[in-house]
Amino acid sequence: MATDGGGKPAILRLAVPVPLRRLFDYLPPQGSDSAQLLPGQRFWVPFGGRKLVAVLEDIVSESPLAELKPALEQIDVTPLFDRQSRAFLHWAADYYQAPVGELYAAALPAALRKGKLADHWAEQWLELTTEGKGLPESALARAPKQQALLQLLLRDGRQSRPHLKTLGHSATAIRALLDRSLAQWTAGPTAPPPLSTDKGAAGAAPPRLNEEQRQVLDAIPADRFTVSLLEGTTGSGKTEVYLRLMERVLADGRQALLLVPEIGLTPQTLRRIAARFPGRSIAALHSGLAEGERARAWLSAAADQADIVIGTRSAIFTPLHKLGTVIVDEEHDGSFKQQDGVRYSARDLAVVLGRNAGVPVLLGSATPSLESLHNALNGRYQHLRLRHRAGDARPPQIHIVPTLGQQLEEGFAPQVLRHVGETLARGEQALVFINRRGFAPTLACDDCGWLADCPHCSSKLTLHRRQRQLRCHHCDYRRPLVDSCPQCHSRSLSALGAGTERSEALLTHRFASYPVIRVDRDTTASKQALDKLLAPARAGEPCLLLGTQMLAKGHHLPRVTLVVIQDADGGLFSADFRAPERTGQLLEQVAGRAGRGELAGRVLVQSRYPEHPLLQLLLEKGYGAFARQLLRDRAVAQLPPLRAMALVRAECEEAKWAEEFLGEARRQLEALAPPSPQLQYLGPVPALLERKSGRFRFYVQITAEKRGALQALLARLCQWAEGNRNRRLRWAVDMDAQELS
DNA sequence: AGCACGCCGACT
DNA sequence: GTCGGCGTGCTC
Repeated sequence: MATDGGGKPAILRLAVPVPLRRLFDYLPPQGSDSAQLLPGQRFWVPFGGRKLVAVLEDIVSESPLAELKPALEQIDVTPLFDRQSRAFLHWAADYYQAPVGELYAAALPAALRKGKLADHWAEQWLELTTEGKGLPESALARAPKQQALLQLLLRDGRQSRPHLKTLGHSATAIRALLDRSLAQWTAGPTAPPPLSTDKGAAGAAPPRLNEEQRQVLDAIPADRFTVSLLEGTTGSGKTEVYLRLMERVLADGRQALLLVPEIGLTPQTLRRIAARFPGRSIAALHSGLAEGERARAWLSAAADQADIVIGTRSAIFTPLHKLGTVIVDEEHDGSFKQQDGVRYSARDLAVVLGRNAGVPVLLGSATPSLESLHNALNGRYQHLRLRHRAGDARPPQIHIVPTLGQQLEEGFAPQVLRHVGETLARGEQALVFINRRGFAPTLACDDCGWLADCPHCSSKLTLHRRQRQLRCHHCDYRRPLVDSCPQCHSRSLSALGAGTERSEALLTHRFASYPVIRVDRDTTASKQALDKLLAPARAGEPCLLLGTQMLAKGHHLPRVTLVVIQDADGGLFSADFRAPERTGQLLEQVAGRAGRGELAGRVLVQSRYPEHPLLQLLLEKGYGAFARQLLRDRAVAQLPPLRAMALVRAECEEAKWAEEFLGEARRQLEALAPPSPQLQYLGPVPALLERKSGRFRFYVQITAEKRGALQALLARLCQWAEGNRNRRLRWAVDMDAQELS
């Protein structure tokens, strides 16, 4: 029997992935050795009739419970989480009012969450055998994939499996070298391989820094916690700053963590970064990886085998023992906030992680979030700026095209189409941005006024003409396209509004001699697909790019000289107070696609309200002035980031129950902390999308002057709500909510 | 959350 | 007579 050394049996205190805000005590598994029990290891435990993977939090000598079950099995020998990362997860659990068990679940890649891959995976490095080392770089010429792999191993030495994956080497190529006995897996030490600086391993020559970039880098301390907001216009060289900071951290023997938005992690980006750090191991963590690969990448990072970890939101939880910096690219991007389960913000947690580790945090964006901008303006963050576009690129000229009262062709003003034609005729590229996929936002009957509503959501069905379907973009509902009105059987149905598919139809017809490339979720299932789709555009031939916000981010397309924003008005009149901020960011990001090379760029913005003050401000004075105005508006309205905000959300098939629950929640809140100038309540009010997938959604909004007071209040509310007895009702606390939808 | 246990309607 | 609906109780 395992003991704590003093004769009493050791008791395991485990975090179980259930929505219960407490830990659970177990006896050690039968026949386990107490000296081998370490916090951070995973265990299989019996839990109310099922079997779950739990993480060991603590080993104690007493439990308040008389009868304990033994854990079923110890999964790991080496703990997956060290003390620091456990403390970090606990902090996040407290802050977001979530059970620790759910944070461990959020932190672990799916395979590890399901109890797979114990730490007995011996093969950690791929290295050449003596036979392989004897080959010249020109060997294997008839098998280019194998040759590329051989050359890498000859030049840079042994490689970790995740790094090979990062570079795009296939399992087939690896297998081929193994089969020819040219390479082998070895279980070498976990430290990074020695750098072979002598054999042409020097990376791509780094571009020279300009004065601004140098100043920015000098302002970031090497080894001390600071948060810097890097506000750099599109094309001003933010990425180069990231790379230099990473270089510095690596030279110091530490690891760099780079967080990117969900759609920002393309194979192209990875290869570019890898090319700058030859011999270094880079682990990429993103949804495109197979489960096993993702788990391996995570484990390699946790085992100090990765020098650089690049990943989306959840990569913030990768336990790194030698963290040297955290960089968040496009920090304003909404995908850093988890929208279900544990509703954490990876960007905000990056700051906490940096503080815990005592290392610099760099938040970069051309269009900073109001949260970060506020912190920069009030001095909590260091405000760094890159104002100049690299090279000769000049900022684009922006023009508003009023559309009210104009004769539009499928949503485009005649002069806009003329400009597109002229651009193509000059041999340049044009980009048309439409923030709606599908053919048209909905279908209507001309005779009786019927609209294609989603039966499960308070929204309209989008018309997808090619698939001959009506689809809801909020739930999975799809139905075949009808040719007559289901209500009055009239055959006169109209597609209302503009979508990418519809514009594609017009533009391919109108500019038939040029390729029209449509980029949206319907045409672009994978990152590879996007890369492939954009290949002709990169090659520089005249073409028309058309798409949703997938096109707005990150792609370097130097031959795009005209950007058309089909409708700028969407976010200006929304009930969501963050909508103008998001619209401004999107417009600025899209506009930034124009004129990134030596060619001058032009942006045409269609709007029905050309005199709208926010639009005017954005287009005339730029995002900086626009954002500062929004901050003043938020101050007046007592909204974030000038106040802390949380939502208590509830959803239920019966609207009444959700509303009642929240009414009761509000009474509880007011009893705990009466409303005051420091603490205000709103609601229950219906969410912007009131009904989704058959459930009615409401929330109570709490705004507070002091974050701490809000925290304490929410903790007590959760205690109350956990005793909630209505099974069909789902509730959640959304700290720092980003969406009112 | 999910799985057991428990009490009331249409089936072999 | 049972199979199975989902209400509620509990999970170390």
